[in-house]
Amino acid sequence: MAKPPHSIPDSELDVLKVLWDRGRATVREVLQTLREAGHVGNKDGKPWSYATVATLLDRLETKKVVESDRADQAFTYRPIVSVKDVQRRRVESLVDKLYQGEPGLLVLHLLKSHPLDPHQAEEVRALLEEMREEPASKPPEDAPRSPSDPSP
Amino acid sequence: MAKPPHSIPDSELDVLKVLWDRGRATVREVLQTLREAGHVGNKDGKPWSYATVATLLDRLETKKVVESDRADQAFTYRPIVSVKDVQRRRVESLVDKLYQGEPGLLVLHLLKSHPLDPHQAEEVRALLEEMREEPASKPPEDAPRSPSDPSP
DNA sequence: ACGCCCGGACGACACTTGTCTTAGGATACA
DNA sequence: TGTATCCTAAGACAAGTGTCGTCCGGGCGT
Repeated sequence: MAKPPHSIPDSELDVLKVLWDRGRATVREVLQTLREAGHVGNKDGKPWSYATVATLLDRLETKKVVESDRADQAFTYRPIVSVKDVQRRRVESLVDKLYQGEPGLLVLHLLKSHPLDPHQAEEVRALLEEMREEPASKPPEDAPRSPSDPSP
Repeated sequence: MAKPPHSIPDSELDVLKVLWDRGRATVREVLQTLREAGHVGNKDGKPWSYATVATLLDRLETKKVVESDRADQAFTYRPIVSVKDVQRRRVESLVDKLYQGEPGLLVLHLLKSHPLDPHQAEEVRALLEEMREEPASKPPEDAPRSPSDPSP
């Protein structure tokens, strides 16, 4: 049991993203960062309160998504799951639920309905060429499931 | 205000999928279909009860995702949002939340970490070629936003 | 020594989701 | 006519989310 199947709701994801960005932060730092970034938390467009951020970090910690250590006087939190882990899980779930478990269908849908800029299009083409030759290549990307490895 | 921002949770999505498949159905038909398909509803692996399906259809209706009409003695439900609408919303939200609003990043991620079978890879290549020549082609796919149009 | 402010611990509260039970009206069948 | 069926309506209830208010102990500036 590497990963408890806890889900990471949107609000928690917002604070988690801050941690991913800066590596680690205290409650107040997260709050500050979000405000500067013009984060719109609650439905009234009012920014979150300190308590809200604290709660979210707390919940993330009980879910084993972040860790805290008592540095100065304030706790400092840092993520213990990587962006990629979360992305993978979300994508997999989306593919399972709406694309019959076929990632290819999602790719097609994306290309058709969401224009991608030429640079990225080129990158995609290149990647495909590469894969054509070496079909079974597994960049460490797809390891069988390590609990997480944001900073090993 | 074309689309109320109601979200469609997983359980509701499961019944909605049945409606997409068969066009329309009563509560019991949905239930039947799910059971035949070996649907695993609740966490104990026990199939849903009639009431559960009814509730879900009800909630979908208040969310304006399906419509019901009293046909025989039982209500018949049918979807009023298309698969594509739901897919688009989910994908957009995913891209916004985890890929900086860049669909290209998601495409890259998909290609790298989720192997796609050669047939689809070919299809993708073809699509890309096509787009290379005619970059601004818009199959009716991308209409500016009609509230939904599965059967107007 | 005295307030003050910061940071943390608790817990509260409304709404959404996941799942059902049950009461009550029709229907259909013996 | 009674009874087994099927359907809808209503509501219940525990967990998970979204968002705080608040009380409390420690430092710190004066």
